[in-house]
Amino acid sequence: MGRAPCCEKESVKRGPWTPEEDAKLLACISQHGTGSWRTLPKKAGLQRCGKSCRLRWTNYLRPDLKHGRFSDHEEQMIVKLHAALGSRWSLIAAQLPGRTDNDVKNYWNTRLKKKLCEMGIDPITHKPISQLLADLAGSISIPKGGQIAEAALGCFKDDMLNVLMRKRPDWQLEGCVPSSSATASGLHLWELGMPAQVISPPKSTLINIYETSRQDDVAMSKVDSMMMFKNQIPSTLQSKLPPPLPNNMPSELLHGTQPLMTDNEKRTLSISSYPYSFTCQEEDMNKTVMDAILDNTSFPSDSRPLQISYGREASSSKPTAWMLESSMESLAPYTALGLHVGAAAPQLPQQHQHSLFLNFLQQQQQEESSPSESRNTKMQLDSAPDTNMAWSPGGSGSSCSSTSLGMGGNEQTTSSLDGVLSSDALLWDFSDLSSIIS
DNA sequence: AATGCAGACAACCGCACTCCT
DNA sequence: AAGGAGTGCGGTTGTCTGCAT
Repeated sequence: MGRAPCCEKESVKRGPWTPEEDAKLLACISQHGTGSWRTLPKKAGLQRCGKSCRLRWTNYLRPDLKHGRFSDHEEQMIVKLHAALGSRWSLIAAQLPGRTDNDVKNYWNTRLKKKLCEMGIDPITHKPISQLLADLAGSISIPKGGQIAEAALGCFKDDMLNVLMRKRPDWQLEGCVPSSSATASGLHLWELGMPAQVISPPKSTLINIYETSRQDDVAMSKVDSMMMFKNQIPSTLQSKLPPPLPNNMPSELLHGTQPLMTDNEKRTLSISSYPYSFTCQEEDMNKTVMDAILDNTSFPSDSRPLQISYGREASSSKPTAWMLESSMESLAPYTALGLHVGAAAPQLPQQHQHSLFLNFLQQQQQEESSPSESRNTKMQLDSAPDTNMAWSPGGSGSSCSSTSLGMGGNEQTTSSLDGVLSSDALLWDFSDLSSIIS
């Protein structure tokens, strides 16, 4: 059995409170306190629901409440706290003595939101609208990107979604080189020997991306977009992708802790059975380790141990290689597909990327079929046996390339995405997804 | 003076979580 | 353990008021 209902809805009064009702409520609370809202209306002689009494008390009658207009200081506090907390009105109000969450919410909705818009600041992201416009236009590599950004920043959500949902034509791969018209059609997934699929995420996903970009920041939306993109890779193809990095990585590489190293000290890490190879030259020590890795990424024709030379920058407190595991683990599916992710890093020639992945798949196919079979690059991946096509780290035939990984920063941040990606650390740039196949 | 409109804010609604029986 | 009320919270609606036409 549950509790008895707090009131009978049909018999309670609703709407604005009269001074008489306020007086009754105040008298009752001063006599009995606020312990039981359920029984309070009866005690006070009010035809009100207990919930209504509670709201009236907490939002209006409490003696410690301020009722005047918000001061400039309070206004600034609300803006700053909203930027940090979002619409967590109760948390914001807790920092403003005498103000309730309802007060803050109303003041935000009626005054501050409008004021920020007039100042050219997006009230949701708290970023300059011009910056959002540029970010959005540059980061979404789909047709009419400018229109999308314009629509988004003009708060024309439906317009944006309509543009996003515009149907894009499918296209056929010709030796893994898409036609230029296909390139212009947006995000594509490389699949060898079968019609490439144009990524067309569900509307709910697009709404999520849109909301994320509006409410959190543009970078996070890129991360979400990339995760969405990952989910579009067919399971048959995912099974052929490289495994995560092994667990025996140094903690400073895995977790971003400051390495216990002296300035400019250099260490080398070797991990067997992983088909990537990285080397870092001595002269690169003035760079971050990740930059150095990117500059010196090599693409072995056969499987080699993973070699990472890493160090700490002199006179720098930044962690230097903290993002390595997450970035490699997360990017492997895309890089194995020949996708370039990121903007800052040097690019491997496209033909090299494609041929390496092609070679890998060819060799995998060879292993499972008879040696005499043709090395046809056309593979029907959906019909290929998954188990035999799985990536085999360190296998004699493994040959795959990691493409350039663009890293936008080195500061360690926390991420809500299971720590996989950091909005500050990874700058996904979808424009490169289309440029790679152009 | 009557009407329409917009701004401000109080109040309500509905959901999620907690607590009680 | 389960069901239902209590509570907290964010979003939305309703009402009042002042101003313009």
